[in-house]
Amino acid sequence: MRSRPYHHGDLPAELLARAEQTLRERGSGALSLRELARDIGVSPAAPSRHFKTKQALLDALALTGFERLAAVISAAQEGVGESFAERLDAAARAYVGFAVTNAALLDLMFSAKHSPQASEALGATAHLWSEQLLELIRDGQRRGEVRQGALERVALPIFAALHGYAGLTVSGLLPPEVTGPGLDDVIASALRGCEPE
Amino acid sequence: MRSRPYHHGDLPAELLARAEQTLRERGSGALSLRELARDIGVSPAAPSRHFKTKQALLDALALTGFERLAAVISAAQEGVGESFAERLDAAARAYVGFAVTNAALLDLMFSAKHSPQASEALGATAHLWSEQLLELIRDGQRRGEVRQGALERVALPIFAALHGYAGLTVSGLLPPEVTGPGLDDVIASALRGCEPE
DNA sequence: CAAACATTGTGAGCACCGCATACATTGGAC
DNA sequence: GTCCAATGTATGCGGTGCTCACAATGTTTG
Repeated sequence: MRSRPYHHGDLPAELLARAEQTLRERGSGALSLRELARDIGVSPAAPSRHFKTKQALLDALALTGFERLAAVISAAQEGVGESFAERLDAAARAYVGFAVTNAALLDLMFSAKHSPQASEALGATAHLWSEQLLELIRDGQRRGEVRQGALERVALPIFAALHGYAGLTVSGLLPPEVTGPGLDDVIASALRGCEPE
Repeated sequence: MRSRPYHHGDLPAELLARAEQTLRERGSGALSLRELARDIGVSPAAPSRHFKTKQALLDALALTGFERLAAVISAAQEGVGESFAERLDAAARAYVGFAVTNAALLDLMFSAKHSPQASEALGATAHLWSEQLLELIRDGQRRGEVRQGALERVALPIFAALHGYAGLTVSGLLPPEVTGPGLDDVIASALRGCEPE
């Protein structure tokens, strides 16, 4: 009467999946390893085989977040015009869309509480993602639609504007009548900010 | 041999003070009501007299954060030039400075996990602060140094850029060589973004 | 093919946490 | 001076992350 096989099959994957679900539904604070184990039907200590600590689970979650974010932005570049303005617009909407539908996850991704070594892996994956936007801007420079100058220095203000808008929106602190056209204004402003002189 | 008076004198104040200290030193995750009570030398249930729940303490902390932020920005406007560029520059540096030296607190302030009613009070105080920046921009419009248009719509991109830069810096995800001149670039870009057309 | 080993899950236990409840002490209002 | 509201105490409940010794299962190897 083996109700369940002794070995689960792919515990780490299911842990991540369930964790992401409760993350989305009840926020990062409500995430408990024990509850996770209970839901999956495994002993309380089982998760620790795959994620030594709770923070490790969160780090892994953040990492998948960066991967998904990269995928989302990449997909948004398909079949969009060639001009810098159009491409940036598409990327920006993809980024903010991801941020809003994955608020708690984004919080995790950009939280400062990662373990030092996890930060390394995270840095690498985050880099992989930011490279997309950097390339986008580099292309804009090539086309003469973006001001010259060190790439990162041109890029940072754009990153900051998008990231900040996402953060403000998710925090719920800014009045609703602003969030609507807000993104358009932010994108327009960022565009003006990096126009060739 | 009254080692300690039965009543503390001003428990809520000391709770907030100590909480803010451990918040700064060890992050918001490491904040425990019991530990706080232990440090202060009071029973574990005592804090609940003043902050019914842990979240209430955090909310109160966030509220003081907004007050201090307003004070910092206000102070930064003293004795600075009249031009919009100068005033914005001063406010921006004050804001980012506060954000960097109070990373965990800022996280709390803009976290989405406030209780609904606390959000109201927070919204009010946050408004009190944002009003400063709005006024600054309104003044810029009056002087003809900022583009016309609905105030909030002009302001949002600037808010977003600053908030985003602060968030990125604190998260530690962007390479160090960028954070240095980064703020200058962000401010310059925001300025260009709101120049009159 | 069987024995040795590594991987993965179990069970029990520790110290801690937030929170609730019943009770003690205090200071001020009347 | 007595009552009462405010404040702090004592105790306990259920939950948590983490650790460690042990059991069941795959996998490699002799």
